[in-house]
This record gives sequence, structure tokens and C-alpha cells, in this order.
Amino acid sequence: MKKLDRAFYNRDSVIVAGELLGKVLVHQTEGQRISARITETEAYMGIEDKAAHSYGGRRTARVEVMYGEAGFSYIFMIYGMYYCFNIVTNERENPQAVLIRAVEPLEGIEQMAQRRFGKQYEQLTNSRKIGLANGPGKLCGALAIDRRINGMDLCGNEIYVEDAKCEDLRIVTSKRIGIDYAEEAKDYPWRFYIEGSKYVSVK
DNA sequence: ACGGGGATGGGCT
DNA sequence: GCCCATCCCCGTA
Repeated sequence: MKKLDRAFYNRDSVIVAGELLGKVLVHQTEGQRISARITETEAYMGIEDKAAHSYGGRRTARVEVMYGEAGFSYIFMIYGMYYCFNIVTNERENPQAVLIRAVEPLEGIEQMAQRRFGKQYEQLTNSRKIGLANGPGKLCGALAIDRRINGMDLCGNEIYVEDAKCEDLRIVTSKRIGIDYAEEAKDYPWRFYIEGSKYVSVK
């Protein structure tokens, strides 16, 4: 399967967020290939978006990568324990990114179970099997994504997204999650997920 | 089934 | 010193 290229990422975040659904996120680590289908995303639209870390043109060391080329990873720590994985979009027009909020495990499921719960997959309850990677913090745990991945080029060979055929995939749109502080922006319909997928953070 | 609260640390004012 | 683009556990039913 073909890797998504820089031109794919170099568009408005809301466009990229929708089109990433059904594509396959791959992490090559320690000689292992871990992969998962993207089921849920959110667009963060940069300068005018009160929910975005780059709102109002804020430019600190943490968010600097969003001011650079599209197709790079932006990873931040949340609540002192979890990471969130984003892909920078819309190069040099606006410091935007897409948050990957949930994925469906494909390859490396045993490693995911081990990393998340320290158990074999078959030992897990059904809800933990489904919940291996259906949240932004969970998927970073399952796919071994942490600050070492921050600022990496997804056009490289360690972490990237593969194109995938997604026939008859329906997309649901909703408000974004966990941004109640963002005033009018909290209601913008910039969350996208695959209709009917079990591997989504909130139905 | 559901809801409340605790964990935990870096980034920014 | 306060705020988080979260997750999981443990209490009530």
C-alpha cells in the first residue's frame, strides 16, 4: 500500500481529518510493524480556532512544529500521563493539525495488549479488547507513540499513514470532545468518525 | 449501567 | 499556581 504524501496533508485540516478515516496508521518500532485503521479524527483549525493550541497565532516551543511543513507529527502530553498524536496540515497557510482520536487495531495486537494492560489479548475482557486503542491517549499507548515521535516526518519510514480502499464508508460529524473552554468553537462540527465502527471513543 | 473523582507533570502566565 | 484535545477505578444501583 502507498504512503500518503505531503500533498495529501497540505490542505485544510477539516478536509484532511475526514479523508484520513479508513486509512492505516503504521508504526515501525524495534523491528515490529504495528498498524491500525483510523476510525476517528478531529480538526484543529489554527489561528481562528479557540480550541487550537495555536489559537491567535500562539507560537511557543511546544507548538512550533505546527508552523512548519505539513505531514509532521505534533505530540503533546495531557493530564501528566497520556500523549495525543496529531498530524500537521496546511503548511505555511495556518498552523493546523488533525488529532487522531481512535483506531481499530490490525497488526501487532498482542504487543498492544501487552503495552496497555500487561496481559495477553485473549485474557482481556471484551470491553478491553474493543478499548485497546479507541481514544487519543489509548492509541498512543497501544502504538508506542510518545514524545520521541514528536516532530517526525510521516513521509519517512518510522511512522506514516498508508492509503487504503474504503468502499461505502459513511462519515459521521459531531462536536469535538473535551474542549468546553473553547467558547463558540466548542460547538464546531470538526470531529469525524466512521459510522457504525465499534472502535470509536464516544458514540 | 452509570457517575464521581484521583492520578500526574509539563507548559504557560 | 493553575490548566489541561484523558483514562480507569470504585462506589452506588
